[in-house]
Amino acid sequence: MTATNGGPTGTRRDTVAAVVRQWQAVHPDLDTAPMEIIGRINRCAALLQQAEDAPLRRAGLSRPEFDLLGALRRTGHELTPSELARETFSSGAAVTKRLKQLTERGLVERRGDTRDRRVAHVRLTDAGRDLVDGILPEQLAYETTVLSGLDPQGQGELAVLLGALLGQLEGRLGALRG
Amino acid sequence: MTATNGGPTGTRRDTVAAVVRQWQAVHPDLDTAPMEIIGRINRCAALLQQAEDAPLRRAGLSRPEFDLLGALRRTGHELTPSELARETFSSGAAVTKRLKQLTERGLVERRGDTRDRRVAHVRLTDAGRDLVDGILPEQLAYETTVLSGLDPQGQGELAVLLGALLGQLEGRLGALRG
DNA sequence: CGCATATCTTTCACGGGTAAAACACTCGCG
DNA sequence: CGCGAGTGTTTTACCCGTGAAAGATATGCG
Repeated sequence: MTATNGGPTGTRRDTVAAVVRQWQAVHPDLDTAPMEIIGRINRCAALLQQAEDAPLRRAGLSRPEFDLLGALRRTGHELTPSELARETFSSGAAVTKRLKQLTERGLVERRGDTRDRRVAHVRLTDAGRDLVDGILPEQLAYETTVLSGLDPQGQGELAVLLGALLGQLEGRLGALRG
Repeated sequence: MTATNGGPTGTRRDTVAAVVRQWQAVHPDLDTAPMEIIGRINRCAALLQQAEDAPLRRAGLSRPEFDLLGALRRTGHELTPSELARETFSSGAAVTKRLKQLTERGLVERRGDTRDRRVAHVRLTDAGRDLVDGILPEQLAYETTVLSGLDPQGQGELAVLLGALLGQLEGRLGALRG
């Protein structure tokens, strides 16, 4: 039928396309369009996380840990555990566990609030800051090469479209709780 | 500076854009472009999975379970556990666990291979097939509404770009093991 | 034939995430 | 003051995924 690979600048076949074709063969009546977006986002996320985290693993960090450190680094000030949970989009319990480990490794420090002794304030140690600053350039360089299969114009368009979708999702998902 | 919300057809601000701006303030020298794609893919995947799986949960299925059943349904024939692992992009151990539960619930059946007694063949029961066929239309309809914040043309472009990216990733990631 | 090697699947030990309960503390009000 | 409601954080119990080892065949080669 088709050559194994499309053309010269080659739109390679992706597995989601194959899956969608299978579904259409079984249920020709269904509109499978959403799969082509959601399925691909999920699959890209899975593949990227496997590949993309290589520089992090070399530094002995998981992505969630790096996200936590990164939140502290990029905001530039102390954050409470709840703020970190919001910022990294994860549960409070997860933040507690990560903080314990990162504290043991000397990457973050905590201090209690003087006024309200329920709350803690977390900040990067110098070692933590240096680690983030050391990893980030590598991480970005690596991500750049991972994305390099897509031409720059395509990357720009993709970023814009994803931004639009994400903006809508973030705006609406609280409302759509059902 | 900007009004809180861009324009009439409204490109809402997304959180990744805010994060990227923070990073640029701290490290103006870094090329943060990859974040605008990878960060958004990850965030979209997280939000979509939270929201998107609502119809599945009503049926008492997790997404990985549905993926497994779906693989059996869309291929239309029996699959071995290893084939299911490849097909659902997960480990063999995970497949074993899911099969145990799905078997107990009467959604799949297994039979041994007559020639090679190491291998098992898994197929949907009638109940499993009916369940998948019942859920899928709801799931697709729900996904359609979740994506509806993006206009149809944007959705088409997004699907194409993601397909191109995914094709490249799938083609290259085995090679890029470093 | 008989043993080493390879392959398919399951089991095990463990890490990491979550929801819900427990804890620790603040604050307002009688 | 002291108690009840509210909030920030941690603990607990549990689920699920993974990698590595184990278990159960198959297969090839001396």
